[in-house]
Amino acid sequence: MLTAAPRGTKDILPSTIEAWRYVEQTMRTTCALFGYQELRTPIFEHTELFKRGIGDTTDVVEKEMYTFEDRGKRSITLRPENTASAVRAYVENKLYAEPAPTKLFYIGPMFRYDRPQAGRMRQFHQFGVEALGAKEALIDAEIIMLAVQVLKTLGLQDLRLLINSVGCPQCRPAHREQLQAFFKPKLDQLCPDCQSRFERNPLRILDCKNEQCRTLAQGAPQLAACLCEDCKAHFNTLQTLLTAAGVEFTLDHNLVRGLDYYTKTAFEIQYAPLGAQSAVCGGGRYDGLVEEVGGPATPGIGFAMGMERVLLALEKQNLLPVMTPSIDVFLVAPAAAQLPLAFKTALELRAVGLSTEIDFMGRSMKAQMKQANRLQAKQVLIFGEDEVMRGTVVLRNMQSSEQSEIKIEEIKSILTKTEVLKND
RNA sequence: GUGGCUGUGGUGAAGCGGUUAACACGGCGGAUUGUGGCUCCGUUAUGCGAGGGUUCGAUCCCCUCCAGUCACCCCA
Repeated sequence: MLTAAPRGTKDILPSTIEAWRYVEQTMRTTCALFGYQELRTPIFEHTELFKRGIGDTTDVVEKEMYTFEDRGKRSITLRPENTASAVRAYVENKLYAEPAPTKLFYIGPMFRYDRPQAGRMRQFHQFGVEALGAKEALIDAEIIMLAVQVLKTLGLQDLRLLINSVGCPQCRPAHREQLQAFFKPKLDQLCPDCQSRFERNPLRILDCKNEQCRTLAQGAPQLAACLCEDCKAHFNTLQTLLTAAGVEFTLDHNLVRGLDYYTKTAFEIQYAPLGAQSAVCGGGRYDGLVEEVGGPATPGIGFAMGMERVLLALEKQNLLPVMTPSIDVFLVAPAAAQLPLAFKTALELRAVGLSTEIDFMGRSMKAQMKQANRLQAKQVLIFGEDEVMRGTVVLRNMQSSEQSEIKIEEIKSILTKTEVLKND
């Protein structure tokens, strides 16, 4: 137990960190291009924030949160997502006083108690974006295109963008009633999952994978047909804008988000080879959330992208940059007597900005050379006994194998000439 | 939370009741006097996810647990 990380968590080791940094960098750069600024919120919040924000009866809140009481008897929850926190921060810090829209992004760990699977961890990471204060479909389109551009910049292929409108408090209840009326007579024929969906979220029955449910759902009233004029117009504008942007998208009337705060626009980007966890990115509009959390009525829209899933997709498509770490200089000291001088030199070279390594294990000269080779050192300095007595050292170019004897006091000036370390 | 499959060294793996637990990669050491990349040699699991049980004997059979994985569910 002591030697195993908790279920659903994972160490990100030096061998994979480069991939993470690469993906994060792409996200940050793209956000800068689109004018979104980073926000970092606490990893835990008052439990109530998520109950109110995400919705009391959602799966996330009901069975997936890491909730505990702190020593001050407060109910605390490890954030299962970041939108509620972002909205809380927006209200608490009165960001609504600044010119709208407020454009934010975040990258960080989230926590959900799920049964782990590839692409589904208990501690996982999300990159997310939120735009608060604008209700126009233009911002919806920008947000979606930001997600698309991030994934495109990373080079991902075969992605599918699905969009839908889930309506607003004006039109959704009407549809809900129609749906319940439609399924009521068939209730006992639905699968157990759908029977519970009937009350909590009848919309979900429409995309059940159970065949019987699918058959029963045929002819069910579509939400699209019930949208109010405002929602309809908003959705139409969004489609016009996406078309203008040149992205392919699919209308999926059954696309439903599992968090209660969504209104109007809902979208998802999928990468099918990821199997059951194919949703790489999901988001939508949440016009009632800010008010729900206690702020002024403010529209908002955002998305979250699963870092692990993006990484998995990149891996599958062989898009992770191969990093060939190399160092500038390796110092070889064949005998212990020369070690202090080599050590001192290493520190001096590092001080002038050269990545420098040295053998720590008292290995043979041959072994030290081998190590220099493995580290892809561009140059090796050999502190041989005879040379050091002469006040010199051997400089060996590991690529050309050319070597020369140089004066100890000239080491720095020779190595800092860029062409000496050029590696092509 | 439900069901299925899997679990051998740092890694990829063979073995499936009695084996010195193959092989490959990697690591370490070496191949005459102070020099890497190729080649060759040596070495590298008192141990087969953990704990019980069956058996004269278990990595191989049974049970429980743990973990991974697939599907459901959920979602990013």
